[in-house]
Amino acid sequence: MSRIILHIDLDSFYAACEERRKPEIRGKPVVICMYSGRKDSGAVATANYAARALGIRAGLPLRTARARANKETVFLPADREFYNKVSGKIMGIFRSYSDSFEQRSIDEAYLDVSEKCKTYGKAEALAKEIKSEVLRKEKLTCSAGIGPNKLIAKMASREHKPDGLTIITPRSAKKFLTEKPVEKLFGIGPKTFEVLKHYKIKTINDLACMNVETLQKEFGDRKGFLLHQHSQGIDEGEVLELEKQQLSRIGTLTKDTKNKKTIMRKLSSLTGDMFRKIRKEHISFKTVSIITINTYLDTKTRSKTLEEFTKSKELFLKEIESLLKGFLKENPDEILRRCGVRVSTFPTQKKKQKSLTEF
DNA sequence: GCGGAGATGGACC
DNA sequence: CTAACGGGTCCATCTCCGC
Repeated sequence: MSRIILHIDLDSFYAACEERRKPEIRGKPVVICMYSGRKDSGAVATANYAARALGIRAGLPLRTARARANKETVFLPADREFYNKVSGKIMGIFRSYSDSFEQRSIDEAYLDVSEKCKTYGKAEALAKEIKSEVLRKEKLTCSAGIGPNKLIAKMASREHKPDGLTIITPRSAKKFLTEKPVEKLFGIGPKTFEVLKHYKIKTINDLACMNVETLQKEFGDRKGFLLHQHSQGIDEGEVLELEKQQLSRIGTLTKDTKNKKTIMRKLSSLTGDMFRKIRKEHISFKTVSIITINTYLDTKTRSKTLEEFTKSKELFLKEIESLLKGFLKENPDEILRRCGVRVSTFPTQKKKQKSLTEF
């Protein structure tokens, strides 16, 4: 059955939240920052369009962002708790308009509106209605894409930003994709792009012309298969509400170190923050992990799955202390820059069924 | 061979 | 243009091990 999927993305969400509650910064370049606690260190989480005009984009080191800023530019620390609240309200609006709903991140979601709309014309009208409700109730703009599946809807929503609305019908889907550079295909990051370069693949059409076997040899069965499908504009992925799989907190150490006490202090404070969330959401868990990132930015993890589900912070701290001890024993020369804690394996999680890849 | 557990890496926002 | 650089999550894959 042919579907109609809507993807909606809130425009420079963090920055827009701040502009909404701080009238005095409206119209200025606004840069939302993640500070690491070290001098001169940190990165841009979101920049509004005025800041992007100065060449300041998400992911940029703060040093660089500051160098590009003008006198007007406002730098603010990210307040994720606040953005989460705003996001929750907007996701509620999205959900109320859909047959099925899938939140992908704090600022984007898929809506399956096949039943509700039946035609692309009605879906377009619905998207306009949702956009205007979000603007009226939450004073924020968003960009929407409509297509026959999640991939096309997602890429459509990126097409016109901010405050855009792009409709790609099934018959225009191929044309919409083919001429685009292959790295614009959702799911292709730097590593995959690097490999595709060796095959002289430049456009999505080039990728569509490769045979599945080659892609599967290069990227593995599943990823190769998906690359092949996606390059043809095919995506059978359903719009489904996802259960949370894991919860983590990571932070940067004030100084690079391999001192157990220093690392444990940081892990304890991250644990405190994580447990505020765990308690608020009544989460119990079975697996506990520590995450370490050394000065070369290599990540290593250590985890342990307990016998029973638990909610106990005391037990958690005991377990991560023993994980850390073991890790430092095995890696006596690792100097850490960042570290973190994680819980996973929640009660409702069912084993994954994989039904695909017959062919 | 199948699963869970544990570890790693890619991708995205 | 690169490299540098935050925090959070999901997913695939590989290895090991017990059944």
